[in-house]
Amino acid sequence: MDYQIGALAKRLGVSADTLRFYEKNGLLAPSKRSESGYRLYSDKDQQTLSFILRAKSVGFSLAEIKELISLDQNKVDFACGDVKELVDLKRAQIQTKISELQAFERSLKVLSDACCGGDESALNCSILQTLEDDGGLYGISK
Amino acid sequence: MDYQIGALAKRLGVSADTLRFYEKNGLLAPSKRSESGYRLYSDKDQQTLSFILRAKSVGFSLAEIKELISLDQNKVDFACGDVKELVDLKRAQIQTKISELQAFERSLKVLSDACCGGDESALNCSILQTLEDDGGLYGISK
DNA sequence: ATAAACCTTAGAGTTATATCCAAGGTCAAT
DNA sequence: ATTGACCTTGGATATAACTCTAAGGTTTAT
Repeated sequence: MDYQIGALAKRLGVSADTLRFYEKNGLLAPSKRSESGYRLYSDKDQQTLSFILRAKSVGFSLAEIKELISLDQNKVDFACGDVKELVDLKRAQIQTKISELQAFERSLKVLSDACCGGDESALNCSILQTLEDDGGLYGISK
Repeated sequence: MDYQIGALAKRLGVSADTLRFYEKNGLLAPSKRSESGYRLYSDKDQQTLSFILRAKSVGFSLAEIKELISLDQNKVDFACGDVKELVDLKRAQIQTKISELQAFERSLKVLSDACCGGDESALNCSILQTLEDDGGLYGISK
């Protein structure tokens, strides 16, 4: 039920130092301490950490993540309208990110689909040249 | 057709310093220089910059972005197979990010849909409490 | 022809996000 | 009761990604 810092770190692939850093910065405090002061993390703490790592991996800063977490933890201090407003703002940001990723992925797929995959130089991949004429990889958002 | 550093920076919402930094780090060199040495960026340079900014905003590091750009620019040096391999790897990473974002968004949508949006304390948002019981915001990936 | 608003380089400083280190306490196994 | 693997804190160090400063050159408008 409870993990020491090293165990939780290992489970989610971060370092113990990172967990101490998150605690110092208000993102994730262990729900308990042992008598001798060891940090003890619960399953819920682990879920919070997963949330932090997922959010981080898709480009949210720790400051943004902290805002969402404190919203969830300090609900008493917020009106429903405030919650809804912030949450909807984040949702819009996420939708934008998803669209950007999809455009990104489509452009890479064209490249991959067209690429023969063999030993010859990529210079002669005709589609690569087509993309070039059309602004290369980067002209997707035109 | 060509922009000075300040003009391009302004168009895409970054600083001139950032563009010099990207040049120094091999991400984006202006395609020309004026007689007096001023950087002159083309439309294609602008598209490359858009690409960089989009990739950055969805969590790719400058090192990763540089790798994709140099793939596009130094095609001569790569075999088709190499191109396909790297591109498919990036595509898989993008798919993962998209899934994470979608899970993230779904969890926020539940919260938002259920939240009355009025003045009363969010503490009494029943769905918030339900989410709590189920591991809060973070239990989505269970 | 001079002021304002650009631009140049080289290098120092800043912020976010960790990561490492030193000196020491705790715990389980021998 | 001691070894080895944990853990504690506080503070220094590291890395990515900018951001700023100093000293000066260029361009455009008045």
